[in-house]
Amino acid sequence: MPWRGAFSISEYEGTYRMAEYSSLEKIRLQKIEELRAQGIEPYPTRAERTHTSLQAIAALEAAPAGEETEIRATLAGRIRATRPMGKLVFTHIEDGEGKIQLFLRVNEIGQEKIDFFNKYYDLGDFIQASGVMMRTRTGEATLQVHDFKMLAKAVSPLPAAKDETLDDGTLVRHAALEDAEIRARQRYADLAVNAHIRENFRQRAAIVKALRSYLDGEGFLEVETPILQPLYGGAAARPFVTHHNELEQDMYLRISFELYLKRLLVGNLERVYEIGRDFRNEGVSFKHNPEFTQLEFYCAYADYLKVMELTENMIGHVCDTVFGTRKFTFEKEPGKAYELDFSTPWRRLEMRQGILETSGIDIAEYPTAEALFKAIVTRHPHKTPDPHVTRGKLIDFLLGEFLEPTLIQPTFLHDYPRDISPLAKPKPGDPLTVERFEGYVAGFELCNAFTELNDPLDQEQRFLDMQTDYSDDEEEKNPLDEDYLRAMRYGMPPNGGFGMGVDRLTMLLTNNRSIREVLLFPALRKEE
RNA sequence: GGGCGUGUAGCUCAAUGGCAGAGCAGCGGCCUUUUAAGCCGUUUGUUGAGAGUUCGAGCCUCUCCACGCUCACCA
Repeated sequence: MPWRGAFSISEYEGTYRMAEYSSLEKIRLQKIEELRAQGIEPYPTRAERTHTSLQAIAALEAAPAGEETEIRATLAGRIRATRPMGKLVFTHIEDGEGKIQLFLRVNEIGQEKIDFFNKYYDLGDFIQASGVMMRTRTGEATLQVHDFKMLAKAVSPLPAAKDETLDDGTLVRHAALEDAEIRARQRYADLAVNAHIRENFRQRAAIVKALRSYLDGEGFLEVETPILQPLYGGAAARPFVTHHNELEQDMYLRISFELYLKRLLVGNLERVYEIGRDFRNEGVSFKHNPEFTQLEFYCAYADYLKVMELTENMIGHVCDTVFGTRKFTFEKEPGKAYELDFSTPWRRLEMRQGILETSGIDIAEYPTAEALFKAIVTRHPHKTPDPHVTRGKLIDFLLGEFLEPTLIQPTFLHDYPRDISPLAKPKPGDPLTVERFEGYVAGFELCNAFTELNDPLDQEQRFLDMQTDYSDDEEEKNPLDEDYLRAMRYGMPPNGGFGMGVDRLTMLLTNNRSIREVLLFPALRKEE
């Protein structure tokens, strides 16, 4: 907000650096000043509440007929609608659980208080009201107010206006806050006004809790590893760089947890997991945010087949405990909804087979990048991949172009090319392929897992190969982590590892097609 | 980063290149069971910013800003 000079009210003049106030805000500031002039503090320090909105309604419903007037309650919440009628006022307040109607009546509180309410209370203000529970003529559970108090005056009007409930119970939103930018930038206003958004985030919290409870139940230890790292690794992504002044060295925000968690397996912690933030300095899109929540776990003496079972059971557990069902509707595009079924077992599909079925190309017949490239351009002349990439990248291209869009129901796509999987263990008898799978749902990648490479000499060679393979591609070049190799030389048990974007899982289960909808404060350019 | 699109009152949206508008919110009044309460009256604008074309620009052109979609990127 540009500074445009102080608001003229004497109370504030010269005292604060004032934003530019709208005419609506100036009126509310005037009300604040008038309240203070009357000795009424518009921001009192303490509040009281005996019932939440739901508790008050439940108490009324539980009361035997004729004893309703015994139910005294003090409620607190934000004013969302007012209907003043001269000698009566109906108003709805909203608290953390829902809405409840307040009824101010001249017979109980007198005209003076009615007028005072109408003059000084606005939509958005926090109010405390006490009285007795009653039912209106239409049967709505309502608090008949005997006394009320301002808890916090809102200077700025909330962006949304009103809801209408039709006879059939449908909620129609009028002048609702829909602007995507305002909703994301001012999430506080979005949450205050859009109850269904609050529900999204409650569900997200429940999902994370259910993931934890499943892994805890399976004997996994939750750990925390460094976010600020001297080297980054475990994924192919550009990192954020920062600098430590005293140590006089650059530090990186982690792009994955993998290399630290596997060090713990060397230390005989057999089952570990971490839920936390990864940072990738890359493009922002409806499914990418520069920081996102990742779950990784590593399980000693397991292979990727065991990890598949853990995965489908873990997600099944989340579905059951949070939603009570394994069937979900996901609207990937407007008007294009999928019915997803997370029942176990998920479909297993070998990548070679999947690519053959969807593109007509059997990658096993083309063991070199040159041969595979030729096969692709011959069969699909209108779809041309970059000719200078590795065989693994070409397979990735086929996967993205042809196979991925067909993977709607939960599917484990398994057995990946070795050269795009430098931390995965080769399949016995097939040196070009590693034991890796990705979980696909609704046509996009949900998770990634493999039988972890635990041969320190092979690992060292893979790192060196990466350095040369991508020598002309700085962005792909991961630093060689000598300490990780040192750890592995002490001996790492065979193990299966797993990583999943928690934001993406939340998107799927809450039917949100944009990652912004499941992040409270998604990354945005700074405002002017 | 490329392409396409959007930006008008606090909110949701109108306006052939010709006086910037409506509903809600706000303000004043009436109203003792309302729930988008209603009725009467009424206020609010740097049309994202800047430049240009034109007698005249919300509208056309250019630059910039923000956001959305999409492509690239994301093993």
